[in-house]
Amino acid sequence: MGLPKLSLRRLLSGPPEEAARGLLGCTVSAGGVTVRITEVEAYAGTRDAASHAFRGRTPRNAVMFGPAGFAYVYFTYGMHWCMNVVCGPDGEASAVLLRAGEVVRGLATARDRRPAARRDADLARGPARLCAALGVTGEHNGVDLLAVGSAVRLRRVRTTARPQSVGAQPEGAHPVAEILAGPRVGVTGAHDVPWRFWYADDPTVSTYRRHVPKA
DNA sequence: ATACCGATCGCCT
DNA sequence: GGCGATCGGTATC
Repeated sequence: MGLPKLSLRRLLSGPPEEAARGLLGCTVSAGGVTVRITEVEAYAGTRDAASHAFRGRTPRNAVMFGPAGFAYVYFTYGMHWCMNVVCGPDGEASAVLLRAGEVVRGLATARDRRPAARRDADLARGPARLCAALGVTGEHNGVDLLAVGSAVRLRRVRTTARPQSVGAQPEGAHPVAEILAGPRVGVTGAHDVPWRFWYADDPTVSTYRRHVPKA
């Protein structure tokens, strides 16, 4: 277990796929709810056709071009909010989409915000559901996720060196879980790029849907 | 026109 | 219970 050798800000400032792997197991807290991240996707800024930043800077994607550790929150399909963690060096618009997580605190609040969820594992299973469970909306776009006192906070969590019995876990720690990688959800091209990362055998990981262009 | 999606419903095991 | 189709609001370029 032990503390991270690298600060979270430093980790996030690196390549998006490394930042993405490092974000698994971290927690995001907002609105009285904490979620342990179990699934993410990396987006490589202006050189990635699937990225919102692919066609350059616009008012919507502006925070992606800033330093790592800030929240890029966007509205889609006329009703959903989704949240990315900006990564890479300042000026490079890469980001990691938070696709799913496990609610580890504020269960009652998360259930209130997500009345359609039939199981607790569904509360934050999917990028828009995760934001709904946390109460994250456009007003949180651009917040510093690593600053004390931010409305949305990202934290690293201690991990044990290897799986042990649940009773032996230090409080708040999780065993190191196996990470799998595959193509991103809803992304047309780049199926050769395995930039979706998730914990194996985790019930809170969202179901894969391949992009379906309309006929 | 299309989008880094979710809820629901139909059909299938 | 799992999988595929369908519709739902609107910002964006």
